[in-house]
Amino acid sequence: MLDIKAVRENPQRVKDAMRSRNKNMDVLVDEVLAIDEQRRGIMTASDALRNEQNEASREIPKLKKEGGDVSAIFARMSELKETIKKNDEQLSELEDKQKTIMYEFPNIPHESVPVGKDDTENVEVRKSGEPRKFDFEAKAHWDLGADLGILDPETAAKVTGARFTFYKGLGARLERAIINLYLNTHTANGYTEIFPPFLVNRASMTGTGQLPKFEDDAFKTTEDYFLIPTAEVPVTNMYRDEILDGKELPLRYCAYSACFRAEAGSAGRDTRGLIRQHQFNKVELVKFVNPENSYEELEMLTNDAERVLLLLGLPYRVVALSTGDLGFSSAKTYDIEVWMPSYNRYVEISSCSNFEDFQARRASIRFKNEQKDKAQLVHTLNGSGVAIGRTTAAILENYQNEDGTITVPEALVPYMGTDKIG
RNA sequence: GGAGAGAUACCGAAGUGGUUAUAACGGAACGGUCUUGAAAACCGUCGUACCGAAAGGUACCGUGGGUUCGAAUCCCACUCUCUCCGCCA
Repeated sequence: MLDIKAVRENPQRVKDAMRSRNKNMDVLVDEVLAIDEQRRGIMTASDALRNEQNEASREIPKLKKEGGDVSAIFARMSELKETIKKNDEQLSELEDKQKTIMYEFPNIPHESVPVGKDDTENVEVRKSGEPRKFDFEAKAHWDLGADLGILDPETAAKVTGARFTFYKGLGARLERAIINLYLNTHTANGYTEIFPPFLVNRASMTGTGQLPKFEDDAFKTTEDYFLIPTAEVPVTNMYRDEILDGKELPLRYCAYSACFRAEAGSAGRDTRGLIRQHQFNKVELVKFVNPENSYEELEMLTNDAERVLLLLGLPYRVVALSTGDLGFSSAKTYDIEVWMPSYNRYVEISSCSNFEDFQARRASIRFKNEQKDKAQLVHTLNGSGVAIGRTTAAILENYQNEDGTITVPEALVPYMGTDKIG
């Protein structure tokens, strides 16, 4: 959520920022400012009336003690009560309206974000490794998985539905091995491991920005709990409505979770294989940092995510998302893309973002250095460190041999108990 | 699922219809006095948000309603925590 004060001070800046995201929200900006002005006016009036009410209320017991006449004051109190009630109704209506609009605004892109209309204008920042040249006909991971008997989407379709997969034997083992390698790498690197709840309440989904705008993308239970689309949601919300000790910043967490996404609007895309599933595994990195150095922290976070791909020897590149491709809550995002032979291109395997105070304001996550200081909002960052299912797919494809077997990357051998699948 | 108890500031806790919730009292934390240094003792500071140029004002006692001229206090619903029973991994 944006700061209404910032919108008030410089509406043009907000309008321009929205335009750089290909969204014209000029009308909404003007509307919210009009509502804000009206709201503040009523608030001031209401406060004055309440003041009168409080003062009169203090007079009553005194008057009674002295045996004076309280009927006049009672009449005035009744009047005040009515007016205040009316004001409050109007006020909460305006507050709701204002909030609804404020929830519509995406974050303002950082000045370093390349301006562009969509993902075709993302900028490659760096590259690691070279795509492997095969001297035989390389297979896609879904074919490798089926031939090796380690991936079984057909049975999952019967048991659950489309976009789910059974992992079997060394396939299941590979998935688990990757999770362990990633968690061990990040914890050795200063991240505290979290195993979070996979279901969260509405307030948490709102805190990190999934709600109210993207409710269709989430799975929901009858209890109004939501299946988490990423561990970012429970981990970031650990500190919702909290004031942190500034001396403890930055806080760094890594968390494994299953992730659940309805994938609304992507019917027909990436229907084969592990790339786009309703349920997938991911190790997520989350940081709470001082606003002063959140952009240095973003660079470090991205490097920490890349680290595991280097360990696995997978070719990848890092791209800076352009303003037109930036996620709703993010001020700046680097995507890490792994080389996927079956797609003959790089495919997103991690997304590392600085949300600045956008999530912190929604979720009210603040810090102060000294007790007497005023609490200020932290900056939150997170990045996949990295997606597990897509890693499995990338390993199967990049490490396949002509005879259909898979060479297990060296870093995973201790976790796999074998150096070969098949 | 059943029965009971509870939710007040960083923690513990008093307050059960008005006239000090800028929340008593105790502790923690921070600053100071004293001390070679520390401890102890003593003195002081010590919630959040909104409106306002400021003075000042307002809101917040788990959450949401209600009763009342006036609610932390009375009533209703919900959430969470604890204890016991049942059930379950």
